[in-house]
Amino acid sequence: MGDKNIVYEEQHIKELFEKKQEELQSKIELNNMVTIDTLHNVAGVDLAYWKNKDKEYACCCIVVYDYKTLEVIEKKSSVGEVTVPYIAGCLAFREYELFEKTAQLLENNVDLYMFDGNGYLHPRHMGLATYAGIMLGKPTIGVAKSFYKFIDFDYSNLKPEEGNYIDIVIGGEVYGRVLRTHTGVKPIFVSVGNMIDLEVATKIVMNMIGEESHIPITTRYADIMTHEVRKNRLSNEK
DNA sequence: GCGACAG
DNA sequence: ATCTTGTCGC
Repeated sequence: MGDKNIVYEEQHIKELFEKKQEELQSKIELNNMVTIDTLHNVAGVDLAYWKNKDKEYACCCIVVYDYKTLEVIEKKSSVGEVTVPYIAGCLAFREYELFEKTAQLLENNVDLYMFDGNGYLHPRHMGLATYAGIMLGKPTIGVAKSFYKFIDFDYSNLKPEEGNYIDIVIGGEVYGRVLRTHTGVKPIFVSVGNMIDLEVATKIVMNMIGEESHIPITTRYADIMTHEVRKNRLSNEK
């Protein structure tokens, strides 16, 4: 009985997202508007979830880095109930709202946002990074830790040395690229979000890879922070 | 019809 | 994403 309701809800969300995609599709800005020489504030975004009394909550964390010095200049987080379930392809519907709420808390200007998930590498080019980039009118990059298999794509021939990459081309169009950020470590999936091109995005991502992780420090730090916020939240609310 | 499927 | 301990390896 509950299963049918879930299936029905998923179909409903997919339909709503389909409409939203049609509305936003033409607003994707593919022309590059990011100059690395003048790039200053780069933000990493991530969310963590938990449940309480059959309600689901999440905290979103944004960490702003100075691109030149790689120092953290600001951290912000917010917590809220999440009502949209996770559906592959509709991640933006689940995560955007709390992200926007958190972004409004920032006191510093952000030149570029980096998201945990895809951007243009999506069946309708509408991954979280692209969606957020359009909504905010900001440059964004999508960095996913695993491949979204909406299409078959073999990257087993990707060289093991760091810096190597393979473009993910579908029907003659480049959707994104598999990028090896650390030698011998599983690659990440970089795609354009909005107002940036893949070459510039790749450079920025590679420049923000540290020794500690194969994902950019922006995303890594935001991820660690979400876990801390959730931990405090759970121990303080009893 | 069934399985796969970013986080 | 989340549930979870130890353990193999550089």
